[in-house]
Amino acid sequence: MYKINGSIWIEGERGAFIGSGRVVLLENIKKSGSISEAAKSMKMSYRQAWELIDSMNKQSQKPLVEKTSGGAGGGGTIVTKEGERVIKLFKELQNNFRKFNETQSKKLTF
Amino acid sequence: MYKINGSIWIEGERGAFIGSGRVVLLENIKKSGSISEAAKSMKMSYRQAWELIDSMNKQSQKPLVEKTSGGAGGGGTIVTKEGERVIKLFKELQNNFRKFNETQSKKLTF
DNA sequence: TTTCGTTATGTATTTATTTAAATAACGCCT
DNA sequence: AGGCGTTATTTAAATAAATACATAACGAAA
Repeated sequence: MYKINGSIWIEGERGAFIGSGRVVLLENIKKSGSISEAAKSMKMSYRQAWELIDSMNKQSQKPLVEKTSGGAGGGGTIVTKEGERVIKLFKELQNNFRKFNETQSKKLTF
Repeated sequence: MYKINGSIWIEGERGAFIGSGRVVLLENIKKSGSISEAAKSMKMSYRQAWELIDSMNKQSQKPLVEKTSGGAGGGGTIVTKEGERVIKLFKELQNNFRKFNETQSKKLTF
């Protein structure tokens, strides 16, 4: 039996802006309050997590996260209101895509 | 300005079955009559082309291509009726996906 | 001023993926 | 029988991508 699968993302001029991996990262940052903790929980290298966040923030009009270094606890990272909005928006897109795939799958004649 | 992009494919039990790259390969085989010529025209290695074809044929009930080695001209590969049908089916899916993306893009509020 | 855990960044290492090269089998044709 | 160009397959090489490691900056708190 066959099924349709796919992936979807939002692009800016400089390539990928928001995709499923980036949204999971944002959600883990929201939970943990830090990039390093989020990366660890996803078994992603800190560097990659940092680069994804950097890519998103540079392409967005308003920053999706705000980072502080130094201070009590060493600093941390929070997801902004705009970040929350983008997470929600992408999840809706993803859900629509899932429905699209289900509909299309029914048309398959094998 | 942002836009939605994505990729879509048909999966079997053993992973990818048909996707855009595989369809282009099938079309080039149809044009040229050989895997090696098709690979060359796409700047793809023969090995990769062969593996993609092998993967498709193994997953399909009916073969999508038929290959002969030896003989006049060394042999060759032709796309079967089933192969043609799959090409057409995937292109329709891809077109629907393009329309989906256009619709969803209009909903983006950035 | 020292400590702490985080962000930030460069460099090296490792891992994964892709391509290249070499070789054999095939079967029609001259 | 020998030549030809294709399919088929193994092994080596090259390229790309991800990870690991090392180090510095930061700033509140003890």
